[in-house]
Amino acid sequence: MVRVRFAPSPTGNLHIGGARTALFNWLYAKAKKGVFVLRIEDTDQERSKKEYLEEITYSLKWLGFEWDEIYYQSERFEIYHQYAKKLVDSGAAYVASSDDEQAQKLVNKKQDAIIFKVTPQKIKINDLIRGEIEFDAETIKDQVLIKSDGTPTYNFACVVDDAEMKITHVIRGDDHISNTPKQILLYRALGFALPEFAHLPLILSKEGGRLSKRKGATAISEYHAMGYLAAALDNYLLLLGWSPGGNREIVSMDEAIKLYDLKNINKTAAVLDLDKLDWMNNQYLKNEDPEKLTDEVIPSLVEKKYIEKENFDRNYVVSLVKLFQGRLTTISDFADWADFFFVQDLAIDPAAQEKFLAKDLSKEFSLFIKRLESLEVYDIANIEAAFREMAKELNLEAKVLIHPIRVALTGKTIGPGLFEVIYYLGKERTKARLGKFIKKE
RNA sequence: GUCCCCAUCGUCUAGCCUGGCCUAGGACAAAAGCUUUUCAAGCUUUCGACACCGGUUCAAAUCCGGUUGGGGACGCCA
Repeated sequence: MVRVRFAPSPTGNLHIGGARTALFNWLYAKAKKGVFVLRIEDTDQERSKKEYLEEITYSLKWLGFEWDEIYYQSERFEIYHQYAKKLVDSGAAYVASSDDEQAQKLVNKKQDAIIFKVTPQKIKINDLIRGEIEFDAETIKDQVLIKSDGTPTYNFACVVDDAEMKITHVIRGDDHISNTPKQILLYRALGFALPEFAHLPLILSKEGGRLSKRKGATAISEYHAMGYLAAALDNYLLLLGWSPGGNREIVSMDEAIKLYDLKNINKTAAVLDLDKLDWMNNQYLKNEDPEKLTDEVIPSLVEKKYIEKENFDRNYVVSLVKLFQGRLTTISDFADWADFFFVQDLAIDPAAQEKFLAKDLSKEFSLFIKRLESLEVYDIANIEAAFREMAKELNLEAKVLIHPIRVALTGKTIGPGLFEVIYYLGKERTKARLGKFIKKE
C-alpha cells in the first residue's frame, strides 16, 4: 500500500511550489490507490500561525486534494522524545553540555539539547527521479535532534514521522535533497526501513532563484480570489515538471491519475510564467458549466452591490454569464465587463465617447428607438433585422452605427455582440441610454 | 568556501533511458493574416532552441569527460 504525505509548515501561506508538491503527492496516491497523509509541521511555536493553517487546508481543499489522514507534529512531541532517548541510550546521540553558551541564553533553561553523532560513512540515495546520488558523511555536521527548548528539529521529526506513519514514498522539493543523507543516517540509527525518495524539480521565479514573497510566491487563496478556476490551476501545476505526452495541454485530474507516473517527471527546474495560466483559465472558463460559473460569479456581484444576495433573477445572470463566458480570462473579469447590465448610472469611458459619440447621432438613435418600439417580438434576431434594415435605408455601413450604440449602451468599446446586449439590456434601458445622446429640439 | 542537483525556442515542454525515423515536434507569449460588429475565441502563417569544447561511433540533442552557466543546501527554521 502506497502512503505519501504532504507536510507543510503553517508559517506561511500555501503557494505554487507547495501546491505542486501536494498535487504530485496526491496524484501518486490516487494513481496507486494509496493513502494521502497531511502532516502539519508546526513545531516552531513562534512562527506557526492558525491563520496560515486555515489558509493551507482551505487551499488544499479548493484545489481538490483531500487528505485521508491528518497529523500535527505539535501533538507528537512525546514520541520524538522517546526516540531521542533511545538514541542517547544506544550512544548514537549525546546531551549537549549545559554550560554551553547557547543554553545559558535561555532564562528558564528547560533541558539540554540532544545531538546526533555523525559517523564517517558513505550514503547513497536512489532517487526515483534523479537516480543515484552519493554523499560523504564527512561533510555533514553532528545533528541536533531535540533543541534546548524541548522541540524536535525538522529532520528528526520528519524521519520519526515518516517511519511511524509508514510513508512509502517521500515526494518533495529538490531543496530537500541535501537533507536526505542526514535523514538516512537517522533511519539507520533508529533501525527504520528507508522509504523511496523522489525529489521534484524546483519552481523558480521569473527573475531567477527561489520563489519568495517578493518573487511570485503568491498564495493559492489569492489565485482563487483573483478568479482562477481550481481545475485550471491544477492543470497548470501539473504541466510544471510533468507532461502527459502526445502534445496534450488540457488534462483533467481524472485523466492525469491514469497517466501519471513518477518516472516521467523531469529533472529541470521550471520558471513560473503565469501567461500560460491565463490562457488555461480562459480555456476552462469557456467549457465550464454556465450554472456553476454563475455560482462562482455571484459573490463578486453581491460585493459590488450589483445584485442582492437573496433577491435576484438567477436565470438572467446565467444568460449574461453565457454571453461573456468565452471571453473571460478570470472569473472576476465578469463583474468588470458586465457591469453595465447592473448599474443604474452608466459610466462611459471618456476616450470611447470622444471617439464614437462626438458626432451628433440624434436622428439615427431616434430612428432606431422607433424601430425597436415597433418590434412585435423583442428578440435577438428581430433586433438585428430591424437594425440592418434601418442601416440599409440610411445607406450606412452597419459598423458606423454599431460602435456608437455599443458605447452609449455599455460605456465600452469592447463587449459581446451588440444585438445580444440590446436584447438582455431590455427595451426600456436601451431606449433610456440611447436617449441621453439624442438632442432635444 | 564546501557539498549536491540541473542544462532543448523568451517561457512550459516532447524527443534522451533503448544513438540513425530530428533540415528537433507541441503549447504559451510575440508578430501577421482570415473571419467579423468591437473584444475574446477560432482558423492560417511567421519568429524562435539541442550552452560550449573534446571524446566514442559509419552516425550524437540522445552515450562519456571537461568547461561554462543556472539552481539548491550547508540553523537549537521548516
